[in-house]
Amino acid sequence: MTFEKKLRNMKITTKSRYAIRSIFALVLMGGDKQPIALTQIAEHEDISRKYLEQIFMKLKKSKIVEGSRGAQGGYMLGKPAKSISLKEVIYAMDGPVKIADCHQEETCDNFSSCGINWLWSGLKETVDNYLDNITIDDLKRQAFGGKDADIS
Amino acid sequence: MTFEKKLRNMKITTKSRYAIRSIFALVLMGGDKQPIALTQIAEHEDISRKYLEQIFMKLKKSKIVEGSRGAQGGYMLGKPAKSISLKEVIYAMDGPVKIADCHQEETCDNFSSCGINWLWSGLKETVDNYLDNITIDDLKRQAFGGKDADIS
DNA sequence: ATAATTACTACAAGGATACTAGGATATGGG
DNA sequence: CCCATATCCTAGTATCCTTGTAGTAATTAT
Ligand code: FES
Ligand code: FES
Repeated sequence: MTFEKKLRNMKITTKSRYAIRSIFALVLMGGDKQPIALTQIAEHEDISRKYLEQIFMKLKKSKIVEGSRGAQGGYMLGKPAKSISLKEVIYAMDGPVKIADCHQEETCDNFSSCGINWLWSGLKETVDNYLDNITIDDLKRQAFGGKDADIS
Repeated sequence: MTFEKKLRNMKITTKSRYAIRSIFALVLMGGDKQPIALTQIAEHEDISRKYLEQIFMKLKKSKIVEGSRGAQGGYMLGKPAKSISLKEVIYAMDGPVKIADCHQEETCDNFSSCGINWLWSGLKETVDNYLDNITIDDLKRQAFGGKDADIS
């Protein structure tokens, strides 16, 4: 009955979740057309602005967003929402999903004698597949009840 | 190129992996029929015996194994290998797979206004499904090239 | 008895996460 | 040209979880 302990098993990092939420918010605010300031997103999503800065710096490095400095500046999408997958965002934040250190020959010396590494490879593939097949655009569509919300 | 950083994103804990490897080893050593001492498993799998003790205490609490004390004692399976799923073992070690703190109404105050929690629920379901459909018996069969290794 | 082996509890080192802080740099509007 | 507004960049830090280690008690086959 007591699972209040904050487990870290199989968890997506807060950074990754913040990133996804923030990009989602960015898009809803029109960030696919014009730059939006981080302060707005931070307030809307109730996330520390300073922390968001770091997150968006990483997103920028991965070309997921573009930053424009100075007054009236902010961030906007660096590519169409349709071509930004969750996997890509998570990769930008924390690198590839790991699952276990030891399903690759290089990182585990027990690899050859271990009969169960296929297990972790399989799980990783399952997770990667899930994350690869959902895009920011999907989030948007889901939010609007499946209807295409593009008002051009 | 540099992903040597030990990320914890989406990772299965070492404890869970040890548990699965150890049960697997236990079965291969005949632990479905007679008790096997932890020292043997610890040596075979190169895992700290003291750490294994704690792991098997948890497994015992979940009825996955039974312990018999004293000389010639050890641990043996508490139920058929066919009915021990990976999910169950992981649950015994670290509780339920979490993925994110915030896909339940109770644990996130942003829940109602958050449009993407279905994401984490979906991922959790995917992972749970994977882990629920693999049993210790499956590991055994895989190790023996798909053949049924039961020699009754 | 005694050696073997589990049962139980406490504690410690290390590392990653989730931030906070402070400044440098650039830019549009007045 | 100023200045408010923003991004850009680098350090530092508290906290928590993981991954063990250690010691001791209880139990049992021989
Ligand atoms: S590959 Fe590392 S223990 Fe299985
Ligand atoms: S449910 Fe917690 S932020 Fe989405």
